[in-house]
Amino acid sequence: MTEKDDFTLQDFLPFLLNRAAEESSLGFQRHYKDRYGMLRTEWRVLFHLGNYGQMTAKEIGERAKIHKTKISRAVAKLAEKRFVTRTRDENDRRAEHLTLTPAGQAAYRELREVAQEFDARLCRQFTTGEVAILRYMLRKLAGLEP
Amino acid sequence: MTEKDDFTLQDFLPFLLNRAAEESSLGFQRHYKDRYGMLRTEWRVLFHLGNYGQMTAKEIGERAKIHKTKISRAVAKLAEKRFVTRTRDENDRRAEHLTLTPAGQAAYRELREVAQEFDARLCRQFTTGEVAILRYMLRKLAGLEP
DNA sequence: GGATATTAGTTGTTTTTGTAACTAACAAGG
DNA sequence: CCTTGTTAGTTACAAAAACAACTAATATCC
Repeated sequence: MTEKDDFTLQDFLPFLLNRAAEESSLGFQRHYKDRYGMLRTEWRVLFHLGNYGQMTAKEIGERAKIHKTKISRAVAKLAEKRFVTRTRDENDRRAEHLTLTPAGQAAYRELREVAQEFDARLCRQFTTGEVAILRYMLRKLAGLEP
Repeated sequence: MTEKDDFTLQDFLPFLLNRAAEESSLGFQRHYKDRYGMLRTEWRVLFHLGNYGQMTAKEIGERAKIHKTKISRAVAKLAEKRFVTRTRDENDRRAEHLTLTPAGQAAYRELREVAQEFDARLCRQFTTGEVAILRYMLRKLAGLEP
């Protein structure tokens, strides 16, 4: 009963997760927003292509759990910015392979650098063990492959 | 160098946090959405009022770090649903005190019950120690008072 | 006391998102 | 083949969020 009564919003995991996510995203946002005029999904797609090389929209969506309409729009924007090129698959002409242009690769490299530094700074306030636990738990909560 | 090269999106804390937040919110959303036709901010405001009693919009915003326009609209909806009543502060007639009506309190109690169960279910997949660490870290990342 | 700045909360407008319906290409069964 | 079903990706429309400008009340300081 007492246990029930001091269950506050601040204890509620979905709330905490949302607040922490929002707070941490905000700091990083300006890097891709101000510098490249990108939206969050755009940067995520860019990051995937930079990291894994050629991919289809579908593959990116599966890996990062992003809805296909968001990806479609992000890819359109990235293509507009000449950061990605699209080539139809010859065997299955519905699918298209996405690749980074040199400009896209340059943006990717810079943003990854910044992201890495940003991530490190976030982690610096905790111990290595804590960070490992956090990542493990978040991956599980997010329903991502380990 | 090798360390740099396998820094993937799945390692990036802001990404992980966002995905985990989205995933966990989704599961809870239908409870307040389907049952009470509420939006996320509405449920958060309801929860604050249920938990702390009378509050002003400003206080809620500060405590939960929600922008005032979102709160304003959420309060309007909640008032429409006859879940909260607003009374002007006599000393400072700009501010208004928000309180739950009996109907609002009933909704609050039910949703808190569900939330608590939901939270417990999320935690069940981890050890008590892990959960404690997670909450501590999230609070810190979210910039909330401990 | 009166001009100026602040504060609580609201409203209007623009961006982003979510959802559903769509096109085009492929697959499978008869 | 040719109907039916599925898949990759796009588009259109509705819901929600972000941002800026606003009103009304109060505080400040000369």
